[in-house]
Amino acid sequence: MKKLLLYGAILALLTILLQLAEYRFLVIDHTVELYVGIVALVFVVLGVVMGKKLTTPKEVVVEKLVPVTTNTSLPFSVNEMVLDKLGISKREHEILLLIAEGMSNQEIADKSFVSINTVKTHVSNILVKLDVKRRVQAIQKARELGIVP
Amino acid sequence: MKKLLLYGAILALLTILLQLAEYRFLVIDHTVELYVGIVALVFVVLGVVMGKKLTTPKEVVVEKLVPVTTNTSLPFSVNEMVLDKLGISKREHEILLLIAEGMSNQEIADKSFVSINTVKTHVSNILVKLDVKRRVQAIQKARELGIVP
DNA sequence: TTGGCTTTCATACTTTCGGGTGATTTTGGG
DNA sequence: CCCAAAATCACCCGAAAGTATGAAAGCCAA
Repeated sequence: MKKLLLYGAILALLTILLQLAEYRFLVIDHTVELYVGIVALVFVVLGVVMGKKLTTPKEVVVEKLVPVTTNTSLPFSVNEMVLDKLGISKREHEILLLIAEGMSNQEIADKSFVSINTVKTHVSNILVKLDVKRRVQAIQKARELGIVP
Repeated sequence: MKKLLLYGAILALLTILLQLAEYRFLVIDHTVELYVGIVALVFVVLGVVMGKKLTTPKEVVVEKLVPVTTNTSLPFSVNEMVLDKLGISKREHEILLLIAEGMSNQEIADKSFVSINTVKTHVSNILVKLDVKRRVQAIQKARELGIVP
């Protein structure tokens, strides 16, 4: 709010300058129109500056959406029946869970301490056993079957 | 930029009014100081208004976390709020739904009667807007945000 | 021990995805 | 009417994903 005072002071100062300048302008026989025009110009500029400084928020808040997992609906227990009916091994199931986490093959490889080739093999087998073509579909089906959260 | 012209017009108009008013004020024997003061006041106000309207606030982005309550399962109605907060268009949302169905870009293209390139463009934009790297993650996040079933 | 299963890894190849750029057209709102 | 946003499409390139095939090592039960 100091700025408000500052601008008030500037206004006052300008007003004084106006009065001083006034006689000058008048005595050297300038037209009043010109004088008024100059005053108008100066003050419109001042107004712009004041308006900008005093009314422009320094921070524009950009809200960022962050999902809060409220409903972790039910603890989730794996349907073992489905797993061995489909012939999905433990390791494959582990990797299936990681796939469902949205991980890439490389990331899964790193996390599981195996090569990416191994992951690919597992993924391929999973796709076959779930009878789907892509990993996205694998997630869908696995969720329906209750073998991933 | 029409507004610029508008304000120019207003300025011109005020100038004309000034000239008309000038004689009035003078003849009825008001002091020049008062007259000038009024002019200054009017123009400073005008300046403030112009400044406000014409200047775009510089964006200092401060992210604010907004929790999105997700109610998994049950009726599912799209959270429109989230959609336009993220700037996701109708078309993009349609394609997002198809992605969530486990479809490939080619399949989406066929179903939507557009080229695969178009689909790719949309998908890329979706990934950016959802702030994720892969389509699988896009599905995850979209589900959490309540914009896909 | 042998045969079956899982897990691991590799190499090579094809397809799909995703990034980047740029261009054109459509459309909706002021 | 005009403009900005949205939608459309193309091309290139590299990365990721998926297919196919083969093979080695470990485990476990018959």
